[in-house]
Amino acid sequence: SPKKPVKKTATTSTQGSQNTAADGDDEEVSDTQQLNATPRTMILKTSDRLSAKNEKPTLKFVSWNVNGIRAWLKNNGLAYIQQEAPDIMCFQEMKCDKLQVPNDCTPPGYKSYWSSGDTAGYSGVGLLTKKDVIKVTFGIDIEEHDKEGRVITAEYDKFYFVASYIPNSGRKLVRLPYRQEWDAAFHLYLKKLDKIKPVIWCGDLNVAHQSIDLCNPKTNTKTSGFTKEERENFSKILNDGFIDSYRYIYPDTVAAYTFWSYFRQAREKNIGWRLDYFVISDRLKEHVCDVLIQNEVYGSDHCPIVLLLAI
Amino acid sequence: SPKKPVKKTATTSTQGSQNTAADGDDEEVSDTQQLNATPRTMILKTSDRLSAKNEKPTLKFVSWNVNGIRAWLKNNGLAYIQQEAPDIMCFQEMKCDKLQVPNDCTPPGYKSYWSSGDTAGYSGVGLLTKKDVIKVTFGIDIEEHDKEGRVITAEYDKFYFVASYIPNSGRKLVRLPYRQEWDAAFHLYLKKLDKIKPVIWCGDLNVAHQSIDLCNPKTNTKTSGFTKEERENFSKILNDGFIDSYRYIYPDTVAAYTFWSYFRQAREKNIGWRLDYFVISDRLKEHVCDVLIQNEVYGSDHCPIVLLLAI
DNA sequence: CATCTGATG
DNA sequence: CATCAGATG
Repeated sequence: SPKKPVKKTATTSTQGSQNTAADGDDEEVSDTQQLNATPRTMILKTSDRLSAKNEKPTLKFVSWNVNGIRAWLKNNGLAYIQQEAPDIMCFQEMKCDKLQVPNDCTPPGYKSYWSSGDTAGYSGVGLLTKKDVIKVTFGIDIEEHDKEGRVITAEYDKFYFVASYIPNSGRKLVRLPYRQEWDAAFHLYLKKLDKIKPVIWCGDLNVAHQSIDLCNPKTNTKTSGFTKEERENFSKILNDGFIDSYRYIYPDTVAAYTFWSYFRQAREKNIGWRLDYFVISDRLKEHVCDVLIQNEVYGSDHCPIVLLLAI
Repeated sequence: SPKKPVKKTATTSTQGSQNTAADGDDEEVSDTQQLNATPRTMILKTSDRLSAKNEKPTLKFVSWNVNGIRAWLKNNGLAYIQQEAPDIMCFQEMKCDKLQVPNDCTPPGYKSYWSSGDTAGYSGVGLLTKKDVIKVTFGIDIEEHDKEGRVITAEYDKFYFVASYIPNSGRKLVRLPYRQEWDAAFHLYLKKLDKIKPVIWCGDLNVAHQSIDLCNPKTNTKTSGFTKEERENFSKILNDGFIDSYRYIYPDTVAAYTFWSYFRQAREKNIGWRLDYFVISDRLKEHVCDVLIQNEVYGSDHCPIVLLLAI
């Protein structure tokens, strides 16, 4: 009988690959692509806030779960980068082998680093950087946790930048046990870095920390992303030398979400979750100017988040 | 590791199912759907030809490989039926379990019969009939050949109508051996029916009979649909009491194709194949008024074909 | 309701 | 270059 399932030939290595910018042609986008897309011209949230020391931002970071970088590209994602021009940007859920990432995903002026795992079309993270980077590493140096293209660490002069896509616990929490192993290992990884230089950890952390961080906390206590276990593991990190920079700036802001299910027009109704974060070492606190949730930006089921730092 | 292939739970039975018309609401179609679609108003090939006995047609038959009946529905396929209003119509490649065929696929005034096989989303044929049918059967009464939803036979007062989707020999001709078994068995099946009543056999026969029946005969002699074996098996039937009704009317018409690959704008360039036929018992010859290839009708990679009969 | 892969045509 | 299924989120 036809249509037999075929196992994918395992291409190991989450070592990642590096590209430099090629060309930056402004491509036309078809009508179909525009439907789910961010328009070419956008009014983006900006900020005049200064740091605790009254300094203006010197570095702009962006983190965005793009839900398939090839789809994101068709959805006019590049226009966002052109307008926002972050110094350092990271992607989660590329859903694309690192060797198949389109060249257009490395705009002029950036260096790019991509990491993907064994399973084609699953997970995958990327990094764009204008700022000179000292060293880029992939994974957290634990083989069992480095098979899915989830972490890129970039060492800069004054900090480590850790871009991550934390494992989803899955439907019926099938992967919650693994997630807990991950959380413990990742916590240690952050601590290790933090001993050397302050850390900026960001990405889709796949956890809404408190009830304020999702629209329906009561009905989601058994849903991946808001279980007691995931929340507590996150709390442990935040009680161990790190802060949730958004809540540091906006401790009481409600309905601030970065993810909305594609189902039932959840985004229009703002039935969402805050799953994307910039978590930073305590000692970077005084450098934070602002953290933005750009929920006006489309092109994925997550929106981009921005960290503005005076450093 | 995630994403393990899962075997489909086998739903046996190609026995088919029967529906009667429900409602016929005229649904709106979105812009996206219109891109590949037939417009709501169409100018269709019509015909004033009379039969050899100078009679006007009394019955209109349509055969159409719809390449997914759910996609075809979105592509505005119903508008075609509303305008053309065939007495008897058949579909090939429904790519849909018979229990999941949308109700809209049975327009008012028609009875419908659907047959699908073990493999979800593969093959599948359907029949719509306004004319009263005596008996409908599924398959060719050979278990090994009746697992893929390929044949519906409808007995009418004066003839058998056999709607079929003949097995594709596949890339690299992997299924040519099976196809040859099929061809032999199917030949016998037609002969058996023909002894009782004249036969109208139609559908996607997955063979271009002669060089005139495809755009590039020279480069396709090893391609499924134009191998020596498939062509000879078809010839055997046509030398055994049946005629290719289109060639009977139009023996020399070139570039008359019913299928075009989606690749490389083949349809715009008319790089096509004639794979869809009305093959009829010799003794129906004098009843044929016309056979139409409606290559102006979109919504699939095949176009519909029409048989007009005075009977 | 999106993305992706992989099978199929 | 389409369809579909099935995995995943």
